[in-house]
Amino acid sequence: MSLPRSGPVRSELARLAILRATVALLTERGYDHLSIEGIAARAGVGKQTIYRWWPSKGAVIAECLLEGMLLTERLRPPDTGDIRQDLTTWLDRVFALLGSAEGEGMLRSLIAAAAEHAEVGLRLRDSLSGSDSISGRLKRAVGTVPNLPEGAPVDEVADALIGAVILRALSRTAIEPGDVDRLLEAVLGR
Amino acid sequence: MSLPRSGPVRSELARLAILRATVALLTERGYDHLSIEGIAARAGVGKQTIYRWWPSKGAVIAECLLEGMLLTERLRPPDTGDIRQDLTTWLDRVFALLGSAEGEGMLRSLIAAAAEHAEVGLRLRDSLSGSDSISGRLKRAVGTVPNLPEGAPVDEVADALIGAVILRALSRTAIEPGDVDRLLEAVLGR
Amino acid sequence: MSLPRSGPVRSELARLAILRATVALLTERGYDHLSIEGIAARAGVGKQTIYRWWPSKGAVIAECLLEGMLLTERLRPPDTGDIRQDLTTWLDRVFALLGSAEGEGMLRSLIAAAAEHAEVGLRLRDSLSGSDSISGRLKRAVGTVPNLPEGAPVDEVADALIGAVILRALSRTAIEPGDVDRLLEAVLGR
Amino acid sequence: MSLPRSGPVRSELARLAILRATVALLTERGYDHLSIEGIAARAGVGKQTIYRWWPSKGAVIAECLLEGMLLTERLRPPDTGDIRQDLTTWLDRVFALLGSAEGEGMLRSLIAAAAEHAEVGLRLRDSLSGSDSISGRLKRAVGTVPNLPEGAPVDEVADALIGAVILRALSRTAIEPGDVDRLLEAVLGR
DNA sequence: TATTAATCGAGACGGTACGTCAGGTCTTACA
DNA sequence: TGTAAGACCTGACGTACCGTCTCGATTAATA
Repeated sequence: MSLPRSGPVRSELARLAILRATVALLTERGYDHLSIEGIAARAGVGKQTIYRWWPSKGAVIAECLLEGMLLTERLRPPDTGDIRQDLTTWLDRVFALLGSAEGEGMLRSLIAAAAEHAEVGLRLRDSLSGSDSISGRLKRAVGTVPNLPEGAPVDEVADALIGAVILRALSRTAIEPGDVDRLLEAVLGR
Repeated sequence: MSLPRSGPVRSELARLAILRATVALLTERGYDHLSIEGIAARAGVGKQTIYRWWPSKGAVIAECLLEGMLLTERLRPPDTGDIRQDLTTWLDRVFALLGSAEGEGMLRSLIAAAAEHAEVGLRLRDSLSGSDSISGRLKRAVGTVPNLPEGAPVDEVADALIGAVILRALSRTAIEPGDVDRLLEAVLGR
Repeated sequence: MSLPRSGPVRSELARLAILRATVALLTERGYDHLSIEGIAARAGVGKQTIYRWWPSKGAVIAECLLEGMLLTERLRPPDTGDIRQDLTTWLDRVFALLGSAEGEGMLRSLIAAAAEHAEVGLRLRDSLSGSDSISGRLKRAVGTVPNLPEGAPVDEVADALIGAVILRALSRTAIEPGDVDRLLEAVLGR
Repeated sequence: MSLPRSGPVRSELARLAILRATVALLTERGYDHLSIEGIAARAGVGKQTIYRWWPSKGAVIAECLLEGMLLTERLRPPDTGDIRQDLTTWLDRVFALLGSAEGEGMLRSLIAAAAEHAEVGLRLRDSLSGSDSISGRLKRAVGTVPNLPEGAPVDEVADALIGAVILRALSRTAIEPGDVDRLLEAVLGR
């Protein structure tokens, strides 16, 4: 019972070119300088090809996020069994990223995009705090640290950790030695 | 022994009109529909009068924040002595605000503004998590809940709490009964 | 073997609307009150559509001139065979035009435009003094009046006549009876 | 012997500074880039001091003209007794001026100013064609050339000559050898 | 195999807003 | 009171993008 269709089919090349151009421009110039026209030009694509498939630039970014083109594999926490050690490693990586010009811009761009487009917000939280990432890691650590006793609200703890990082990014406060430890102490207990 | 002042002087009327128009438009239409031109028109002011004193619309918002025109007194947590009760009250209020159309828009607008303008980020964190607000309240509660023993990193706990709320706002997840309790459990312990 | 043409095409409607709006505004308000923004608004057109095709408002005016929308057919001198009679008729018409509010404004507007934009200057001289107009008429009169003997520099005589009219327009001197006769005597001889 | 420095009397220093600044800017940047603000800044004067004494920038220019600060002595025709020779010399000088970047700009600036401000128009015609200049010179040549018989309308002949030069300036046509001769032939006869 | 219809690159269109320049008015502090 | 300075509202500048709408060419399924 499908409608009769003819004609060519969505071009995967165009789709990828668009996503890649979006990532590149987001990295280079930030969310507020990101324009559909810019993406189209960089991707060598007509504007209509973007508007045909995405309702807004937020949706394009959300798809980049979904394809893992924005937050890389590196942002998944390791799992050595020692949660404090793992999160230390992970936070060091995250803060190092935030310390770099492009990483900082990228995260803030994503936050700006999330503030404007519901879908980006959802995906962003999923990518960072969701069960594939911090939340999942914390779940496996239940019972090994004071603040994660049996039955602890793991998702909320994950949100709190990620949220603290985001707040930090928004306030542009320089990261100093001991910050990671204190943050982990706040979240996991001593 | 007075400072030598010469030439005409900045118009306080214009300044206030601009800040008020900014607050009004931010509330009504959100950050991404906020335009300098719109502020000027609403305030009955020339655009140049805005550009003369503020470098960007972010700076205008930061000044609104600084003047307490955006986050009201109501967002300061009560202090009855019982931290869990107080934060429950406060979170209920915050989530109620987030549940309303204008409150949600306002917070997300502020986040968007913070993502684009360093100063807004700083002020926002100060207003929400700073020692006048959550952080200060937590400080007085040290020793009364499991996760706030003597010497606990209070500022980081405050960041975690506020951060969780922000993450929640970004993801537009509906607030459900029990969420407040679980979040407090995550932050303060059982 | 045809030229490959692709993409959308210039809108003739928009072009005409712009030229007509320009003529109307130039007539109503004069050159110095003529603005691109005003033309766009009156024509119901985006500003960019003007800037896309013309480099300056002078160029728009030049195109109006070229299309004969500013200096009408009426400004071509008649040809009855009697040059003095024909130019008298023509100068009467021109001075009558200059005497009217809108005619005077129009010519001075054109002069102002010519002073600022080379192309308008060229077209203006062509329209008034060129071989389709005064110069052509004079050419046919060679040998019939004292100052136009065989081999006389007809183009220069035309320039002198038109130039005198322009100087007159610039100085806003009221036209008085006998002025036309004296001017023709100066140019054609007694 | 003391200069009036300030107080309730018009400052001649300020007046001159304004006129000089006007001449300088008109020469450097042309009429359409001439601004009251620019004049005030260059003259080291408050804007109000200009507005207090002149109704428009045209009036300032007219006063410059009146003071002989714009059209120099050099533009008065010589008088050797031979009108054709004298006007050849004079036209050579004028066309040389028009050939130079600044001279051409200056004349066109004056024309633009004349088109917008009646007073400039009057003064301009006076300066160029008036009895102190071309018209006077022609008057003394009556009877020495074919087109200037006894009783010839000298003022109109002067207007025609000056007008031809102005038309030439407006059309930006390059001056070529023989042009001067042809123009003089047109005006004075062979 | 020819027809048909959706896709593509391109880019013109009516708009909104940008950040800047200047206009002309008004106010302040000084001489 | 005249002046230098400069803030104020207004309005126009020329530019960047928005999202919509053709255009002509290309391409795959349908007839």
